[in-house]
Amino acid sequence: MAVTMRDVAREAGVSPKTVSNVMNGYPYIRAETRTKVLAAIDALGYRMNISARNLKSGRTGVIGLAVPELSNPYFAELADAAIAAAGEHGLTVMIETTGADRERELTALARPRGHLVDGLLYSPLGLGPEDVDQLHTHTPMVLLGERIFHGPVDHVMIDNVEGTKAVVRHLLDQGRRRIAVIGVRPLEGVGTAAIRYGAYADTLAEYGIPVPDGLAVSGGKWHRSSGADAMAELLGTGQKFDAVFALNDTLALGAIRALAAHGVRIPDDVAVAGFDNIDEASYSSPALTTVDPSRVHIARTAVELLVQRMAGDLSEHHEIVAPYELHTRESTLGVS
Amino acid sequence: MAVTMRDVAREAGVSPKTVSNVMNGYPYIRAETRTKVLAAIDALGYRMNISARNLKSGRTGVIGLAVPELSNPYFAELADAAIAAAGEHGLTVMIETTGADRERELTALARPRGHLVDGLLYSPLGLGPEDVDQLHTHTPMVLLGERIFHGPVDHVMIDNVEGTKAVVRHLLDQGRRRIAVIGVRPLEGVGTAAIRYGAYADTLAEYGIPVPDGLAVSGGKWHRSSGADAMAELLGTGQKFDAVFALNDTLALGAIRALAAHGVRIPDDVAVAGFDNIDEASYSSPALTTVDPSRVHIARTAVELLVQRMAGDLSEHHEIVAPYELHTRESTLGVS
DNA sequence: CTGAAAGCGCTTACAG
DNA sequence: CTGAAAGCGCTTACAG
Repeated sequence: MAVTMRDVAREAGVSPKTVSNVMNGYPYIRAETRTKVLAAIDALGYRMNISARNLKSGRTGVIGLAVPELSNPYFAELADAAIAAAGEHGLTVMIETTGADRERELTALARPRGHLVDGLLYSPLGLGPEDVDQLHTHTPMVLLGERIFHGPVDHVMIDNVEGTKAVVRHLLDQGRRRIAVIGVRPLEGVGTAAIRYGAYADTLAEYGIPVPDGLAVSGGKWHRSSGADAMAELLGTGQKFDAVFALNDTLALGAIRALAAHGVRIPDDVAVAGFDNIDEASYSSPALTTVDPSRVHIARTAVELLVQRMAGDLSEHHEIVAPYELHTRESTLGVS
Repeated sequence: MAVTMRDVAREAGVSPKTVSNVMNGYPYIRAETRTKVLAAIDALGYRMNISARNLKSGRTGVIGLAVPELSNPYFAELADAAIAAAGEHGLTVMIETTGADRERELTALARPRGHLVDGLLYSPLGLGPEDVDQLHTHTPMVLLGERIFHGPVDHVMIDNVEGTKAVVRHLLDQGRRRIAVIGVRPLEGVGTAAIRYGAYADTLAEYGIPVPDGLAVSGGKWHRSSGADAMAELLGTGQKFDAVFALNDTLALGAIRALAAHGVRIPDDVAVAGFDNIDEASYSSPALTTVDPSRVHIARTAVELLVQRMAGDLSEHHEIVAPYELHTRESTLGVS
């Protein structure tokens, strides 16, 4: 069978405890002893059994990351950032996708991998305020995304409100007045869609502009295809509009596609802006004006918070809002 | 502390073994006993400790997926497909990113998560033929991607050669004759880049066309940015070309961006084609002609192969080539 | 169909 | 700085 710590101990002429000390970087070991143990580990090709360690210590060195889907570039890029940040703390990330489905999100919460993860980075999309009680998990957790819950949980939040206001103001400052919105979810009182839409409406109010009728279109799962469909639907209504604020980048990219297919010039006829600043936004034609919620910052902060929470170093719960950055590009400015 | 099987057994008035039987779906249990146990599990909020089970049984129900990076949509979409396929077998996927770095790829191989995964879906990019011996892992493994190794390993391969030939023939059939290639890796004798480039050259030969000089440009990490840079470099040389075959879609998308920035019309002046058929390829402007290596098929097949291999049901090693599909779109056809 | 015993490979106190 | 003992929570044979 597999080589065990006992085998290594025998080979090195020490006790298993000493091997364990070496493996775990316990500092007070004679250099000579360490060398002997390391040589034995190498000679035998020993690899520690993480399950055994976990069973005894209660820790695995693995944290979970629950996101809707990786096909959404925002979450894929967030996952890469989380993996990098976790690596700096010697942690491995186990990704779970929930499909933005409430049931699957609750499952991810209820059964954090059968004690297989020490903590959870949790990015729900389908949960509502009625689920707030479920958030009282035994496993340490940091919530990513929106402030839809006000329970005792650590949060790292996107600055949806200010980010949205910045991009809508930009549109208004470019002289746009009839700004359509795609991706709304009229049935959801909370959540990303509602927050961004609310901030959009507030910004119009700031400028003394009423929210235009018939220019808010829902957009399914916020994929490129839903963005294209939503835009086709909007164009089909014959409504006039001179700008589109898409609630995320993939929607915006789909919308750009549909606008181009209808011969609408961007930004001359219609300006388009999104939210997320996925890599693709810099390379589309036209390049997309969007809000960068700084996913790297979010990932780092969330991992650090989780590490502290797991260590029990945190007394109260933290709510951190990540800084946003507006990137203005051709889709609202024209090719310079 | 946490609720254990023993607690459940006591609550239900049975032995731990019986609880274990229920948890693992052992069929021969009296319905009444099962009900009692289930009720106790529910009442106590019991969740099995996977580490303990793993320690005893040697299995975790987790398989690893090692890919270069999730920021590359091809791998993100592949990961989603692998997660879905694994779920159908009751398996969880643990993703590891290696950054296409040989060292990190070897690490992923050498230490499959400290016995934490039962098997590995392995998609290396930095490894060369000199590393073939490392592939003799103890952990069951299925190789994804290229046939750069001929060792005794299970493979699920992209049909690089036929896929490439199909797209290059398409370009030639459109009357293109000076077809540039971006993303080559002149220093690598094997690997995806070499295989696709070789197939490109072979296809030209089929048509009796010599490989044009100075039209092969390397493309770093195959990101959008490297595609844009490579294209800018090519345009800077003043070389004439009427088509570009980018070795993957993100390169192609970056190249399209650079071409547009230089006022080159696509496909009128230059046709562009890629490889991967990421979702984005359908929504770019122009939409991108590309080869679909059928990642869903690859993921399903690989997971099935791995499941059989883990079960010990496989005697010899399998090499499976996934079917490809050519999607012709505006970037080579013009807007219809 | 269900139970009692042993042990998977580590780490945790506790000594020394 | 290092060792001997106990035990984490399961499952694996083995009975019955």
